[in-house]
Amino acid sequence: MTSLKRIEREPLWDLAHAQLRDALLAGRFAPGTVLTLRSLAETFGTSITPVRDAVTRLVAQGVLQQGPRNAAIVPHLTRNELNDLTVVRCALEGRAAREAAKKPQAASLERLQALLAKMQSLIAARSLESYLEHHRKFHFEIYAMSGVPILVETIENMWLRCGPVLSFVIPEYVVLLKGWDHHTAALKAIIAGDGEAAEREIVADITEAAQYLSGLADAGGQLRRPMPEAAAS
Amino acid sequence: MTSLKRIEREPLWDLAHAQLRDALLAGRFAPGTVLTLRSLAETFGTSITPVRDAVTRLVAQGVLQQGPRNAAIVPHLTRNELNDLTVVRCALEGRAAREAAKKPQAASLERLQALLAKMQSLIAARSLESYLEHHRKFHFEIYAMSGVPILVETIENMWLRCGPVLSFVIPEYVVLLKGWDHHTAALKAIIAGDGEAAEREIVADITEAAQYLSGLADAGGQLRRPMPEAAAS
DNA sequence: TTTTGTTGTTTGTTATAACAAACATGGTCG
DNA sequence: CGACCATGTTTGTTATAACAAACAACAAAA
Repeated sequence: MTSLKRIEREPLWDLAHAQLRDALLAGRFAPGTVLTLRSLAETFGTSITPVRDAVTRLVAQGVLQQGPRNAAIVPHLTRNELNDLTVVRCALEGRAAREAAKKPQAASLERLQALLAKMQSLIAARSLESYLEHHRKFHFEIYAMSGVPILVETIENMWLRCGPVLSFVIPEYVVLLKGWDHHTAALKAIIAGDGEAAEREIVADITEAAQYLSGLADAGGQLRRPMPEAAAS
Repeated sequence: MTSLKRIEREPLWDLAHAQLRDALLAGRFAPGTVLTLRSLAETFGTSITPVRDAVTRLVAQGVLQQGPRNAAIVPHLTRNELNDLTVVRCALEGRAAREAAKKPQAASLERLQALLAKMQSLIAARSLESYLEHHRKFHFEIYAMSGVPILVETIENMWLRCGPVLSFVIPEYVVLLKGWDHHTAALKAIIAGDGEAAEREIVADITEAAQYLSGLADAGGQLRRPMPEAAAS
């Protein structure tokens, strides 16, 4: 007989939370959308109780804003808020990269090399969605190497707050602006044990991406998804 | 007739959340305590639904840990976790102090001066509880001056995670170790617009407090409240 | 004495119903 | 035509009950 696996039933609110989280990170909800408990419950096929738990959790994490009447809305990100997030991200992720360079681990470095190669091939293939996925893994592989779980957790929170606009980057940005890749340089610095350089490269990477996104803001400061081709009506 | 005030009914889960939050910050829950929904509901005089919301929110913020069977427990803080928190706090609060020094505001500076005076009188009076309250206000007055709400919010989260051990400091520590007060120096640096110095002083303040708390750890690395007088059995 | 099975209790999870506030709708009166 | 009010609908909030998994206590068997 095959070895039996552990039986575990995850709670419904956990599944709902994970689905909402991923949808936010993938940018599947337009900023400003109000998420009503009953409609979400219907799409999930559950009662409103588990979705209420999931939404409460997301609001507590700052991923969803609570609008009037405590309704959960997908946050509009303004240019100012993006700048604020960039300040925090630079402080946290720069520090994580510096710590990672102090204690490099062979297994992680190998994974980073592999991810880097994969990312470059995905850039060539203009496969943006898959690129973003691997890009995320690359960054967090570094942060995990810092060995500071609370730091990683907090950084994850910041990424979730950027979630709705993370998918606003277009393939051309990835190809064009990154003439000299900060990812490659950061990894090289970590291998060399140079914490200062690693921090500098990560900060530069974050800052440049933020500057690109900042350029997408309209007159009111709201960040908007760029039109893929010709302008709409 | 006097001017009537706006009527607003805050949700029960909000009140429960605030009460639990304050109790955690004041150290009124011993680390390791399991908070059961029904017992909390009984003490609050409500059903378990609002309590569940409040606890869910606290767990999502990382203030409460979720133990086996998703029970909410007041986290034990180990020396390692305290060190991790210190790393994050230095990165965030140091940055906030630096930003604050870049844009000092007269009103805030006045409040800081007043808080500093009050703190010194409270030290002389050995009034620890009140001192901690003003100490908290002093720090967050600085961080608010940075003008980066997300930064303040994240710092607040870190303080909440330290909550259960924040009250472990004893009056003697406040009096003894702070021969030259980092708070005074930090405020002076901010007034002078010297961001580097402000960051340095805040980081030193955090680090020294963490070192003191780290000394309270037992052989297992668990932080414990020091006995006020003679040692217990 | 140790182990195993049973039973009762505790506790988080989920569904459901009742409630109140806010919003939208439409009709009436000026 | 426009302002105002009544009404129905939507939606978050709260209480309650039923459920299942985990734990504790105790009894029975090896």
